[in-house]
Amino acid sequence: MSLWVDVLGREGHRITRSRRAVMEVLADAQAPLSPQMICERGRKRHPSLGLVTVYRTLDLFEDLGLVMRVHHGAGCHGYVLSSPGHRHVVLCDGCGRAEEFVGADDLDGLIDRVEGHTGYRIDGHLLQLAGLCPVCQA
Amino acid sequence: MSLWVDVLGREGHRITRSRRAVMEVLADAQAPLSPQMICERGRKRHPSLGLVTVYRTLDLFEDLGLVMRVHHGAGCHGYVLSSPGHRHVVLCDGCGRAEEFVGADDLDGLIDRVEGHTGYRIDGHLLQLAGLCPVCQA
DNA sequence: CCGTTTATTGAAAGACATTTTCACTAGTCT
DNA sequence: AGACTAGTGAAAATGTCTTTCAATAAACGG
Ligand SMILES: [Mn+2]
Ligand SMILES: [Mn+2]
Ligand SMILES: [Zn+2]
Ligand SMILES: [Zn+2]
Repeated sequence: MSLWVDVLGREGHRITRSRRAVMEVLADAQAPLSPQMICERGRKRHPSLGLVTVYRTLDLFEDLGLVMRVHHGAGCHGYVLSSPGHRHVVLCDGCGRAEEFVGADDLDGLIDRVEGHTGYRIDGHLLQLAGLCPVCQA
Repeated sequence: MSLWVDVLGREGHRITRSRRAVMEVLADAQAPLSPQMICERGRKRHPSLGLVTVYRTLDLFEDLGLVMRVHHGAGCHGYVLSSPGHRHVVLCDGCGRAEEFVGADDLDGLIDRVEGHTGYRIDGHLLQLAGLCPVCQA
């Protein structure tokens, strides 16, 4: 079974057609999708899927760390699938593709410095990279 | 004269009461403000200020690098003043205060690594830190 | 399997947020 | 001061997200 099924089960949430549709749409997508777009695509799999349910599902999945919100220069967030835990994403300026990157986020040096300068105690961050994917560089 | 007046002049934009009001509101604020909030506060200085104009002004100022959009976990962006050029912000989880931090953003190591792993050519990033400001730590 | 229980769903309406239009206003430059 | 035009703001249109509530369908025990 896929991971999200386990996670939902473990937390006492039901595995429904709607949730499955949303998950499958996100799994097939390479770029961040708006709730609207997720709903449209999801209806190909589960025609009665409602936009309200998409919003609720995304909220739940975000809480469970199954999905992450991606911020865009202008109109703001779409959603991409994310492995649970703390991840970051690179976005392609050309085609919109989104890709997770693992690897240490070695922000520790920077964070220490900012704590020193500002007196803040830093406990979280939002980091996204942007550029051109290998395909769009050609 | 303040910096923004020069920047607008240089680009052939007019210095208007509305723009002045928006700028002064942002200069007085310590936390990111929504367009709504900017409009309300701006009307104390220029009573006929319209919300539409606040939106237009923020778009223009953002293009000119005079203002930056701040992303928030949930409901998304407010605006803060920014010195022109590339800056970053720390947000206080307690009181909402926003503070720019200068100092090298030493993401170069991280960026090199991600370019190696993914094949992307990285040319931009979105980085915001969050935590508790000195006041809210007490 | 077949009911029972209850989390989940989706349509409709409501609340907000943002954009478009267009006649009017007020900066800027003679 | 007057002309020119970028900029403004009210109203309406459009979008986005939330709330409500009766109906549905997962999950579970018999
Ligand atoms: Mn990180
Ligand atoms: Mn930077
Ligand atoms: Zn690309
Ligand atoms: Zn604080």
